[in-house]
Amino acid sequence: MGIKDLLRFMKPYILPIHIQKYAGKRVGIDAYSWLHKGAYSCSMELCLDTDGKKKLRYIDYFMHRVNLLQHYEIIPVVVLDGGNMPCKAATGDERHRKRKANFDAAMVKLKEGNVGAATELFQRAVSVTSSMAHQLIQVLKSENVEFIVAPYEADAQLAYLSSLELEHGGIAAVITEDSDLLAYGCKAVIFKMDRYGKGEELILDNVFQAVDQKPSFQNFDQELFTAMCVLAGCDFLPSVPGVGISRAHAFISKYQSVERVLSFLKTKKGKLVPDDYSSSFTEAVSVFQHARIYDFDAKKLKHLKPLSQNLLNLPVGQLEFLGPDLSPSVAAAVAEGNIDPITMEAFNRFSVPRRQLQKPVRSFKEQEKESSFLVCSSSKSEERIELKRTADEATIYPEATLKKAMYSKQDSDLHKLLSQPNRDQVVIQPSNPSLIPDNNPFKIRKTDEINLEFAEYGLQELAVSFVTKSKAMDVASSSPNSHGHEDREEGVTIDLPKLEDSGIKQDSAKNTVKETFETTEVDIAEVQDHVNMTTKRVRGAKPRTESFKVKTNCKSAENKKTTIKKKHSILDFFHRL
DNA sequence: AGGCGGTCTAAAT
DNA sequence: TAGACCGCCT
Repeated sequence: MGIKDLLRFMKPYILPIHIQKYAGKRVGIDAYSWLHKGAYSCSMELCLDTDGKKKLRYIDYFMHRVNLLQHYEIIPVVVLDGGNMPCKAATGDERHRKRKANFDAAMVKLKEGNVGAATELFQRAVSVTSSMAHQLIQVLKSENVEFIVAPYEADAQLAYLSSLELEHGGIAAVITEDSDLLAYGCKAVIFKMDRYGKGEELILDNVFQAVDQKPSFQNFDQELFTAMCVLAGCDFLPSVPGVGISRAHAFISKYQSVERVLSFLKTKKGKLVPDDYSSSFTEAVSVFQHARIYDFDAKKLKHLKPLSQNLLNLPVGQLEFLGPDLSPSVAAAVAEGNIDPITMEAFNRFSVPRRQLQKPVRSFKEQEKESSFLVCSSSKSEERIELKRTADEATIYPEATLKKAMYSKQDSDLHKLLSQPNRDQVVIQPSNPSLIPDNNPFKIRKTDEINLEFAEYGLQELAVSFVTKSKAMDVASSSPNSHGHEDREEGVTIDLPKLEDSGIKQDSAKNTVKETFETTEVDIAEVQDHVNMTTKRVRGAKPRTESFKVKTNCKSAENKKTTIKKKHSILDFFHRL
């Protein structure tokens, strides 16, 4: 995960601090790490999908830390992961198996009455799910905590916010565990923040400016630093054997240029360097520089750093590795947590009882603007629409029309979706399948088959991916082989179709298991009460007494993600431990 | 010296 | 599960 050995290497520049330092400032939070840690406090409940409050302890954990920041007058800006980067989608099965194995072992222990051993195993079986993310979003909304769902990597979004002036919604620092933030060029990063607010901080400018510090970065700029990170091995690209962070640093110091380092590598360790290393390397560096992020001012996707001329010269389709483009409306809906970034399904758990939903507090820039997507009416209608994609839509459009076609399709889908009385099951389909990668609200943190990944991505362009109506949050449970327990625990028996029967089946009536599952509606108020009880009320964050419904257990009818490579199944993305 | 593989252990309450 | 740590090997 992250850049191999980077933090150790940068140790001299990492200093202990207390977040108090950022009083009065906005600070970004990489939500994944707190969700993940929080999940340990209730791993069994999460695995068993127990009813009741204990399952929500990860929310407590999270909100406790949010409150801690607020206590120190810090404005937390929570950033959640959106879709997965195309090149990062690896290593599903192994994790599947391990997690399942742990789960099964835990169940055995549990039946034996050995709760201790069971919990230990459950802890190895938990993963952060989009359900958890969504639950968190509900609470953040109700607590008026600013948040944003990144279109892709939260890291990139955080780095972008870090680059903005504070007046434009920028943040002064980022709290995370992930060294990738440095590769993305994040100005100030706080690692290992504990429950009291103590952490370890690295300020990137100090690194470049330091004169007599041990690893010297005197002649480095951000690009060279990023290149060093990629050389050392990152999630997008493993390092050349024999090259670690120290040599990466040495090479960059010596040659002062990516090109020279690459050609040196090739001559020096010829056969150890994959043929496509140079191109993969360049792409990986580009991702760290130009990843697609959401611009809250423009309300659309843009690049972390403006594209260089080289990249601008590339055909549109060639930029997919930076994260496929999304129409502004879709991007906004994702960012505001109204649709699932993976499946593009509406996050409609709001049955909206009596009251109008509260708007989430956006960045102050956005406060006066309405979140149009939240304006949904309650309706008893059981009608569901499913947006379909016909085979011809899977063809690749000429570049000129591609974007437009995609946008208009996305937008009209979104419109339908949002105008439907009951948006519960609506799915936005990409007009071009390749434009919607396998997604997960949380990225896979470790990638073992990246080389393959790059190769396969090309194939994936042709892949057909579609999703039938299903709850995004429960997508994982549509796997016959994994997370079956989730279904079981909810008393839902779904005869899950095999995933490999790809083919474009759009017959929803046929392919969709009817809603025989229980649609347990959990009043968000329950969550709320819980949170209110366990967290301290903090300045400005007024608790909502409104109770809107959160449908947590609407079972997945079926989720299909048909790609050329089955390992790209969406299911893979729920296995990050 | 540095890469790399193996082992230990904390994570949350 | 992943980061930290250790010791061997290049």
